[in-house]
Amino acid sequence: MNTRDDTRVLGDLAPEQVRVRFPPSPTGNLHVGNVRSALFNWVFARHYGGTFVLRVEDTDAGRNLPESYQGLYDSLTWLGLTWDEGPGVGGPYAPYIQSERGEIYRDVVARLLDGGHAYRCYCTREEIEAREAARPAGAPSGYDGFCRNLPEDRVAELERLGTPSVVRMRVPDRDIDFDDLVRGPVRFAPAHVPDYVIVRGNGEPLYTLVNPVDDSLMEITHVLRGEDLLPSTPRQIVLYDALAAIKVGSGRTPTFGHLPTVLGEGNRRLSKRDRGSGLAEYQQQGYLPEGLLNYLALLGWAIAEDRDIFRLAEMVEAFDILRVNANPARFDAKKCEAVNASHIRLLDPKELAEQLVPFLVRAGLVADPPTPAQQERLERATPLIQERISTLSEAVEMLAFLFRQDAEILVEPDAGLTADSVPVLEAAEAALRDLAEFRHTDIEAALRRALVERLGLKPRLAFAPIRAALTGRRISPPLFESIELLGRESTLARIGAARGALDA
RNA sequence: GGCCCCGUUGUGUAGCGGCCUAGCACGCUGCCCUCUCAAGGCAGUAGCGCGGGUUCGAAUCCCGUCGGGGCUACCA
Repeated sequence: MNTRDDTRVLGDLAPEQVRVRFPPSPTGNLHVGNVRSALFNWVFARHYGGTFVLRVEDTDAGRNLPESYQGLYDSLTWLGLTWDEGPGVGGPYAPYIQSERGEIYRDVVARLLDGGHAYRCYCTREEIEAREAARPAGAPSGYDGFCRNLPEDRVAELERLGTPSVVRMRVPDRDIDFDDLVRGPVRFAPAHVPDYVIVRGNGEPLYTLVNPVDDSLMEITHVLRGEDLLPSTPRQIVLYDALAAIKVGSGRTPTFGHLPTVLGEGNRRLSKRDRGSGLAEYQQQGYLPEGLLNYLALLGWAIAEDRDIFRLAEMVEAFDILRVNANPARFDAKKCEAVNASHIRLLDPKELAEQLVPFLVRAGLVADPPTPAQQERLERATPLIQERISTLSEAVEMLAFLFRQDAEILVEPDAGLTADSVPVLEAAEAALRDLAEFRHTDIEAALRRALVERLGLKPRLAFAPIRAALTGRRISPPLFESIELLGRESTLARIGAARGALDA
């Protein structure tokens, strides 16, 4: 049973016929704005049980970075946004890398030219600019259609002279409108849709051609992409129509949905130069894929009015493209971090411990792989820091004291160790030396007795010096549990060392 | 300049004509808890850009205006 909304989104398609794609260019580190697009497409496909296609758009050879192809695949894999068709997995419409599809494009262009849907343009940039400058102020901008109806003998002559040319689409003189899934009805007047270039002077196809051609050939049903592509939609619709006329591809125009722009701090579009714009940074800082994705989903979509932490599976279940907001959203690093922190707390401690290993290895704190002793200590320590970190990398300095040699503990100057601490450390040493059971409950009881009751110290003053001696820092995981984990030998050694340093 | 999109607290959103003395989250402030830091609990802060309509009634519909953003490549 289709509701009206289903019909608006799916038309006459069965849900499982939904096919969407994510078409990145291999020009470097994936941008969080792109990740958001990938996420919405992936979730959309999964929600309907459709197909998510990965297609690499690398027709501008000059901008491609060879190493970023693999980076793209690795990033998406890390995020868990797996693709059903595309590089590595193949599929019925292979190849999925545009630089390998040149033959296909050449054929389509020839047929477009034959059918009169496109034409060769011999204007130089200078000529186009000069004519544009000569137009009255307020007139529509863009190519003026100069070569649109060149007489045949003129074309023949230009060709004989070897005049360089590009290929342009012949944009028909009619309004172009469509129903945008995010924005509703959108209309463009033809005067503002110029005849645009689809093949470069050197014969290489452009994005303007290959993107719609491949969407048609690959039977893409829905195009969900950034709002910045909204103005190019009418020209693409023209191309879809032409493709249908020359019987190339699916013959249908996809349904569009233009997602709001992700802005950086202030009001600027988040650009590659902005800090916090690249996916790699989030990986390095120890964001969880689900945490990052959850935050990105919040930029334009809400799962419920009183909840904003959810798992990917819940998003898949609840996602509705019609409920995506059209307004541009600012990327808020603090909120992103807070959402990630919530996801860290959602993790099973054992799983968290596992995720921490690479960070500890990189910091040189544990062996790769960790020794059984290190592994055990890590697993016991993880619950102590789980609600104290927002990103995985923060665990490194919190846990460092557990993996360093006693002699390596350097007490930070502001950790709170002063000459007054000596009696406190002595009393602590005495209390712990002969403790029968070295467990945190007993440790706490013994220390409270020795320091709070006998020395009459306020708890916070009593324990600060011990914390400093053991961890070197003013801030640490809970003290008594930490002491238990450290063990009696290390604890006494570190307290002794701190006392010695103060005496000296 | 032209075209297009957008406009609810600092930020992201809920709200689709009466349930709104505008809800939630992040942030910020204070308090409680407390061995530090967190987490948690409680309280506070701050918003419908503006002006006209339509209506018994508008954050919600319409128009205008102002503001922001995007596009305007032989980049994608």
